[in-house]
Amino acid sequence: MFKVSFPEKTVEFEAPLSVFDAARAAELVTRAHVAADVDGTTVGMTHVLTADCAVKLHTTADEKGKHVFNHTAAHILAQAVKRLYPTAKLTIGPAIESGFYYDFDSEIPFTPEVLAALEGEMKKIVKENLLIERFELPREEARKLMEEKGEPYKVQLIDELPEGAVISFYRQGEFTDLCAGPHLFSTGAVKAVKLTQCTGAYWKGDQNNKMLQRVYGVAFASKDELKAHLEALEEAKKRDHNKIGRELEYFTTVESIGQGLPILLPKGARTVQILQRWIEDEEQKRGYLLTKTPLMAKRDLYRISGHWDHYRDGMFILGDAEDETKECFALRPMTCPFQYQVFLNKKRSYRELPMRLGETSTLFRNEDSGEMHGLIRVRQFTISEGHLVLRPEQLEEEFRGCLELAKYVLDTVGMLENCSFRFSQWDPARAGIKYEGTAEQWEHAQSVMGTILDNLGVKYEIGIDEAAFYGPKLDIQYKNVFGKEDTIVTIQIDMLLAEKFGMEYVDSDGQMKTPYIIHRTSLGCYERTLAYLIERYAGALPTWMAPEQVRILPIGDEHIDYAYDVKKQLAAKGVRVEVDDRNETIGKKIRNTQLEKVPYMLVIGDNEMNAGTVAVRSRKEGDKGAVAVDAFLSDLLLEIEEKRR
RNA sequence: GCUGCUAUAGCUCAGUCGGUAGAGCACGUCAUUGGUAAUGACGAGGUCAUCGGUCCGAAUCCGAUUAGCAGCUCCA
Repeated sequence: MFKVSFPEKTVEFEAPLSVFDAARAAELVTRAHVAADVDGTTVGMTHVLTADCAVKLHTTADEKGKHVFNHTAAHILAQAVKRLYPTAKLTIGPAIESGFYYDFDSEIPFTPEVLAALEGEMKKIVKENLLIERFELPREEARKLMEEKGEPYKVQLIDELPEGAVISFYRQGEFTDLCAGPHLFSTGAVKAVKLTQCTGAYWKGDQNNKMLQRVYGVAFASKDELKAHLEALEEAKKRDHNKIGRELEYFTTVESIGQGLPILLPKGARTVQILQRWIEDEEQKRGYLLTKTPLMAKRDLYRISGHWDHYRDGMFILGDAEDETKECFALRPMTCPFQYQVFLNKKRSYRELPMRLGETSTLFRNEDSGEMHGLIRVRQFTISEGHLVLRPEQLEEEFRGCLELAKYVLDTVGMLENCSFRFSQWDPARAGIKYEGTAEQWEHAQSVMGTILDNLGVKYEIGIDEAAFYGPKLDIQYKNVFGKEDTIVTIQIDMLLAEKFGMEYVDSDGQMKTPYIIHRTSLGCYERTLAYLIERYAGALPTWMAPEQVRILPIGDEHIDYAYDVKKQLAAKGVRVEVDDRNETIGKKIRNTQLEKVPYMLVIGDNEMNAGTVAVRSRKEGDKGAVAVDAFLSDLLLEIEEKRR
């Protein structure tokens, strides 16, 4: 006799039985249930219960159920591949947030035609509704089974399993795969599946290993869900900054200029300028000193900072890096060593600390050719850079100031809601290779940072081997409409570089001390931020940062003079305003203005209008009828001043 | 850098078996007008990404390069 407690009720059983049977006895199970947590461990519905336990059922509507569902879909894909291409070798195939993938080692490239064929075979497997059975084997037998099946990668995975690990397999029809599970009861539940793409992926994620073929797919319990998913994807594509940013003329690229070197067109340049002025002013209010430092330096500087050893591949080098008899320069990939020279300019007192240095800093990084993407990943970018030189006891206070500033600016531009925090730490295994400094220095910096983050109540994930070469980071991650994450802002603690550069201050006790340094950004890099703003607002930027805020549309020629008169009144107050005096119908002018996502249009010559008024159409609120020019202007200025979204 | 895909007018795309280039929108001119998501007529626009090869002949077939996309690896 044992008790199975579901959240809804507790049921007693005499003999062992499956989760499914237990749930059925409790009258809780439906067709949608695909998995369960038993005492916190996720299992399949066929898992046998033998003792007291707590059971929580999952459907495909929740994350864990969906995960199991997608994992089974990955197995169906693998089965289809083995049926159509028996020589392909299995590697791994997990469920991911957006669906699933499976990596194969195959001589035959998986072209779109091949994917279509695989999709067809998957549908057959679903229709066959094969039972999915779990079984376990001791290590030697497991190895033997996978060797017989001709799966060298699986053999390797078995060999790498730790001593005493349970080695489980899942079998569906003729197909058997090494897998921890859990899985669905049978293949029949995967009603709708689509293979979305095939790409390359390194075995075990290491670029020194063989490149495998990764097939991505999505799977759903119904065709309607698949349809809804594909439609949502289409909607996301309409927000893609790389498409609408070009269409709306924020930026462009030119073949002869090269990859990762976008041209900011007048609209893009204007918005960046607005953000930049705002950030520089905001930082000034918060006690930052503005600097302007060179974009390049001799290799000697990078030798001191460590960039020459740790970052040389990422730099554009001017001259022969190997020839020590000649001068060799490099464009700067980071601002740190330059801005430190401001501190080093003269002997410093503890009274001058914290010294907050800010710079709108253009950087150059020689990214690999496959990395560039729109405005998100470029080779030249301008960042709201800053370094704070501190006495050690000021670290927490100043760190908090940096975090508050970053949160304030991200909130103001409307991006904070899609942000998460990552505490990026070093990997001791790469000490001396990727990372400078001793284990003690790293442990110290990380524990200080961890304490600060906990004191500030920051909820973060830990990223191992994500640190900078000189210290741990708090990265603010932005999740875009496709679910992809990038770092938008970073705040880093550096206990190494000050010493390398011989930075010191005279403390109150008359002793020379080495300061701590915080590296930080406030709005991140302007190009990337602009990209995410375009995406976030689907190209319709809030009025305060819109490159064109008002467009005046005279209906007929006789209205043009008045239109320019109104423009003059608005422009005198700093409003970014244009007149569309083309010889076009008013309908066409309105349509163009809407397509270009200008926040306000003023139709001149409308019936309702009197002298001194304009017919206002707001992008957000639609037609507002005739409004006095003065009233419109003062409302607009208020909106811009308050940065209302 | 790696794997796969792509490149025709400013944009979205046609272009069949290899025979010297098409549409819509945008743009310009004229006419017209309070056409409130598209007033009409006319016009201009392309060394089919670049270079090379095959062929009597290449937008089309082959190769290389460049650029773009998705993913991997790397990163703000």
